[in-house]
Amino acid sequence: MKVTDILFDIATVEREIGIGKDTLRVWEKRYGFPVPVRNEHDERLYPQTQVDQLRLIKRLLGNGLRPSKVVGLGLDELNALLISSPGQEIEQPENILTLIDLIKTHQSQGLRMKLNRLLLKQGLHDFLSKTITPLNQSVGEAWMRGEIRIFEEHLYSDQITNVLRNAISTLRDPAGSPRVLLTTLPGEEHSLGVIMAEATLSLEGASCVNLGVQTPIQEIVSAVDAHRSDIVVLSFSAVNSIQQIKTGLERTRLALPGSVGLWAGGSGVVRQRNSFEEIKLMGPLTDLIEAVKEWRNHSLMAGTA
Amino acid sequence: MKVTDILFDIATVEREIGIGKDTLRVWEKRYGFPVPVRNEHDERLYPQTQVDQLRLIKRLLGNGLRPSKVVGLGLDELNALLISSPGQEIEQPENILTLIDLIKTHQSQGLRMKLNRLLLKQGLHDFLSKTITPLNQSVGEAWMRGEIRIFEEHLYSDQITNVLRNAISTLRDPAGSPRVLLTTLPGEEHSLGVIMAEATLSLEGASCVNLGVQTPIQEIVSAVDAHRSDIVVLSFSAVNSIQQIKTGLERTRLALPGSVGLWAGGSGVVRQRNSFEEIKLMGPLTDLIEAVKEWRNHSLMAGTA
DNA sequence: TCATTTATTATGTCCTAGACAGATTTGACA
DNA sequence: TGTCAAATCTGTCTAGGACATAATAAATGA
Repeated sequence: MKVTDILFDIATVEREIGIGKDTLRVWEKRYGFPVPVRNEHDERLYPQTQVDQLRLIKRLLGNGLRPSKVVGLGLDELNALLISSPGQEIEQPENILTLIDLIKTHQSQGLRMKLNRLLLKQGLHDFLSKTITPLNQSVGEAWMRGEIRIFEEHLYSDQITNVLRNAISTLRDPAGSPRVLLTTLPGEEHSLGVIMAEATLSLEGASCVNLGVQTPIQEIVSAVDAHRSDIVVLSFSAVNSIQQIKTGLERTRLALPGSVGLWAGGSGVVRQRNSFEEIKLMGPLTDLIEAVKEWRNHSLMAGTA
Repeated sequence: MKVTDILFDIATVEREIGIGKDTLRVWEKRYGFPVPVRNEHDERLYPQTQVDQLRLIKRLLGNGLRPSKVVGLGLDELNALLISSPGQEIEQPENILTLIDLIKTHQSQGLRMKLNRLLLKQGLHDFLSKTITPLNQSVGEAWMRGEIRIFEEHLYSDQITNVLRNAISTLRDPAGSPRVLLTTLPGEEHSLGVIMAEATLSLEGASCVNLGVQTPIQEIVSAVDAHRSDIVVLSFSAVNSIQQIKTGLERTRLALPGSVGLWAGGSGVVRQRNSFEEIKLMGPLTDLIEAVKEWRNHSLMAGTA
């Protein structure tokens, strides 16, 4: 019997794990899991073990598995699935493996040094495409597999942010063009995608304004107006549902003036099947560079016309 | 009749405004507002106007007003309340007013230059206590009054973060003591408090690890273990309810080893009435310095004993 | 008259139970 | 084997009700 058999109320579980209250309740009815104890007032209290299971389940679902297959399983079975599930391991170059190792052993100091060294060696563009992008992917996969914990991911993200912010600050050009506004919609709290885009665009000579994460659509519109932005860039990680991303993009397009371009990138966007009228979906970061060139051509023609 | 009479579903309103679905529904029943239209399947669709009203209501509530007083009012009445509500204006020195003006006119470039200049002029410690802290407060109040928009706050927060990160990076000392781990709990997404604490502690010679925001308690425990941290510092803004902060702190204290110190700071903590066993509540940043000195005395005694 | 305790109201969040849309999978057919 | 329709799965919405806790009003005592 553990002394610290902490109990979590449903709101806390929703916040800590990221599974909605409605979903938690309906799982209980449908799959018979989780089965929280109840307090004197019949409110659900989830024991630590079940919360742990939910954490693993969340990951497996993000991995593509169906709830009916995983929502009742025990910790051991979940762990077994987790290590076996993600398709084939991609062969990573030495560099990436070293970085991953630094993350896993919590050598944040060493991690930053190594990153900075790579940045100077490869140049910003190659650093982003050949180091950061594959590193992100590897970290994401390792996280799925449970090899990297959330706090390690936080730390890693913090280090990259530091390095990139530093680089960007030397590139800043308020008179550059196009004028780009970068952020994420509410619900998307990953800022790495935004910063990587900012770095890429700054390198191309664009004038970037980074609003950070979770900007309500209404505010994006105001900011575009204030900064006379030509383009809005939104970043979506894989966390949000395809549906959420879709309606978010549509709503943003609708709210923005037609003259303002809307570009969307990030791993969440790659999964979108349908394309959108008047919204540019980006795969790799190099798409951004292409898009900027295209925009310049376009604006040049419009200017001379 | 507007062409863009956009309709928002209840989930979007919850995400964009930050008022829960349950609350929205119960307001509708109790106060007769908001009264969304319904789609073919009887689901609530909130018109733009009502969403705007909800945004203002949210602010007024954070300002201390009661729902029964504000939840039915029209846009004009809400706006009138907003400009009149916050208590007395504090006389701010020239410096702060200039900075506020830079924020309001979106001169992010100028803002950063001014901040950097002040940092060098005042030194990090005075910069934090005499510039950033009052600036934060002024921005918060101006936001309450509706004079500063969310995107302007994002931008401002981004600039300060840049300046402070830069300063911290020159201070970093992996061998310093105490070893401090900084972050926020899930639900708290404001990172400024964490960075300010990190700057203060780094200046005092502590070895800081910043996990960013929204780290689940379980992960904090793992991180403490991995980094052999002596102290965990949590930051709370005024956004979260007093109750949430309280249970969050209690739970964290319970999950951490007794030998690890738990310090809490930020404007959310100042409002806490009760104090906690074994949790240090911080008011101004200087409390941190005191706490570090105290910790060092204590650990010195323990070491020689 | 002011401070402290107690009762009352206000308010957010939880509960159950049911319904349905949209995504995914299965099955039939070419 | 590929395509389309039917069946199933699954998240999120609905309604109405209950209750704990915060905030306010009232009552008590110094």
